[in-house]
Amino acid sequence: MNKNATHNHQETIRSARKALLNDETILGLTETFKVLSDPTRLRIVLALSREEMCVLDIAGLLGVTESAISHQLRMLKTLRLVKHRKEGKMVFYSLDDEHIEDLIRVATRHISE
Amino acid sequence: MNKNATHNHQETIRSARKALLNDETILGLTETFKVLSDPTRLRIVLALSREEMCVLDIAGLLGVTESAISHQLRMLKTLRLVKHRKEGKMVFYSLDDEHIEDLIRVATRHISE
DNA sequence: TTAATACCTGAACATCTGCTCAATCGTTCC
DNA sequence: GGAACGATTGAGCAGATGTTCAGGTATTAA
Repeated sequence: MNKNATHNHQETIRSARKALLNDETILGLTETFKVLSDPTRLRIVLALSREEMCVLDIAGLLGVTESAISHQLRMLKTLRLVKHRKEGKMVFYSLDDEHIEDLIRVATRHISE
Repeated sequence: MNKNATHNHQETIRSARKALLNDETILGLTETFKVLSDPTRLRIVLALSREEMCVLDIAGLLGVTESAISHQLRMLKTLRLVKHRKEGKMVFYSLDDEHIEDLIRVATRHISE
């Protein structure tokens, strides 16, 4: 018999299955966490939480090349976390998501437990 | 002159610097987000949110090999997200963090905006 | 027009990640 | 003891990731 007196595998699995989410939701969640899992991207989001900034300003602030910043901004833009506004030669980026800051706030509380 | 009538680079950078966090905090945050950015790990955390499970149960539930699960559980254990309890041949894992579920909850709200 | 500025892009690169596979360890049962 | 079972481990591999570099576009200034 593969039935255990103190643990029923089938019943445990059946119960745990209820806590799982559908694949689409899982992928959406992991995508959200992934975008914040890189120091450069997280710093960009934090920097933009106060006011809009142009690419060179962000690069100067974080000590990274314009190119690296531009690549990351494209990803943030694709995922609708930031929006941009053109003004002459400059492109100003700003946050386009109200929930992201909540997420960072909850995570900050978590690591300082 | 490199001063712009509508935008002062130096002042923008100085202001944004205040929104940044120290390197240690940044790394802690990105580490937290990274652990939740993989579908398998996120599913493991969700599965354990109801009750403790042994390795084979988790593997069976998620349709992944024991080995893959064991590798991920080691990472989750190192980061103190789960704890384990040995009972005979089996090792039962359970959540060891109250804040993680909050984080997932906030992120879920975010993607369903 | 030419030069300078601000930004974007694609390819190349090294590194990291998550999984598989095989071997191993610890425990229980015969 | 040996076999079966649950779990762990390390090496190896394919794919993803973040940056650099070289070149490009668009806009402004001279």
